[in-house]
Amino acid sequence: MEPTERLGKKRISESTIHRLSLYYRTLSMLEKENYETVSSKELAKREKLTPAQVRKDLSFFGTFGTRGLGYPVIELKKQIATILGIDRQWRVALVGVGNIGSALVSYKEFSRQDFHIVKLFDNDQRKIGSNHKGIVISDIKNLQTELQEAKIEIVIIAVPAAVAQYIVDDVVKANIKAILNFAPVNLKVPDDVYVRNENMSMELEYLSFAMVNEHPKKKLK
Amino acid sequence: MEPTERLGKKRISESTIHRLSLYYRTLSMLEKENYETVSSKELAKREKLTPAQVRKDLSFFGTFGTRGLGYPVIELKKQIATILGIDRQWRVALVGVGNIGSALVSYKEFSRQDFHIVKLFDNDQRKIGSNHKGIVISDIKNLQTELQEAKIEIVIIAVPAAVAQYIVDDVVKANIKAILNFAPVNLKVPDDVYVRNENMSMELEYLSFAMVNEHPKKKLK
DNA sequence: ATTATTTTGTGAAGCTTTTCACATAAGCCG
DNA sequence: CGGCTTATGTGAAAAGCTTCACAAAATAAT
Repeated sequence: MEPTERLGKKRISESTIHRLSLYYRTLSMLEKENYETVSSKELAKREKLTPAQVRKDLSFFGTFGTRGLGYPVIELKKQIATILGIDRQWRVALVGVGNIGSALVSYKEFSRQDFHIVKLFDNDQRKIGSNHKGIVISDIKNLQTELQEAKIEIVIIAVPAAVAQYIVDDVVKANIKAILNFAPVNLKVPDDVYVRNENMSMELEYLSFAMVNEHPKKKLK
Repeated sequence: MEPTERLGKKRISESTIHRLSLYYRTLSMLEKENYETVSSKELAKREKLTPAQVRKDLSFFGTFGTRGLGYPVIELKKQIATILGIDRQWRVALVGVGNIGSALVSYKEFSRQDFHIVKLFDNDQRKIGSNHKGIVISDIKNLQTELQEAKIEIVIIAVPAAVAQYIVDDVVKANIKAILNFAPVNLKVPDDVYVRNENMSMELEYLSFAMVNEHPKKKLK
């Protein structure tokens, strides 16, 4: 007896998830513009994709549209929020309140999507204890215990590359399963910890490459 | 008479270029650690890739290794710099000296790779004329002319989403062909202008998705 | 109520990227 | 120098992702 369909964890591509983020953003705009429904065509146009791509992406998660009509804006937005897990608050800590770090504390897109930075850590004695945008900066020495006490779920690393691995080791000990890393270094973590890297010079390098090589763009109809 | 091979502009995948950035970074570290040569195996291990991937990526651009030995660290680093176009200085301007903007001005990875931010622009009267990390902030009203006068080649957009398109229109008029955009909006530009988007909440959303769905990771041997 | 129109959802085709596997070349060692 | 080891470079296979194309479903129009 063969089960008709194993619904389990099929792997969804990274690109699909990233496009869901784009759809979410576009749907927020459409909502503000008082659209009630939107077609895959319109959604595609706004993010420079193809309608088929939009429909395929959504089809991995269910059927959300009405034939002949399109997708209901508010409802689809809600559904995508659920898929992405951003229909709830996430408790986030940030380590390293330097240039990048302090910019991130005030980064609107984070708070708008219910990523709440509730703890800050640094190793600089002049910063520790001071209040930064309403959050008192903690000593990195107490990282592990304070992450646990504050029930942090996601940690953002914004420290120099040279010390990032030491900090991550502590973060892992605090049983954190998700890390967003801004340090330009490849972090070693156990298999059950998710790490995503944010490397801002990569995109500049891509631009540089494209210009030097007059790199053709991907065709887009 | 058919030419044996058309060497022209075959499209290199975005992933390959991004990995070249990673190789470049790793090679810099290997250089510091006084390695003379490195195998595709070691290079792969350091960036969590496969050796075949490393060799294939490099093979698009030439043959850089020695069989039985590996790749010469310093030489390969130099070659990748040439491919990426980071063996020269790029003149960069940044528009929007807010949270993100000012963090980017001091971002070490940019300057280390010869992306030189030489102009800053803002529309805030309190900031205009003031000196920020050695650069006087210009009025955004003069964007077009000042970009041209300063011979800027790359513009970084770090302004609110609502005004990004207006600024980009001016940037395009100044004949700039490369834009790095931090505003969460899809910019419209002519076909010959390269735009890369940096969206920091996307990676947080990916983490959120992964946690909520216990998303399996891509297998890595 | 029938026909025309719109637009979804989705197998299948097509294309791209990654991985495999092996011939080939270089170094090393006795 | 000849055999052994290491590790590249690369066609070919495999896997993964995107686009096509069309049946199905819903609305609108007459």
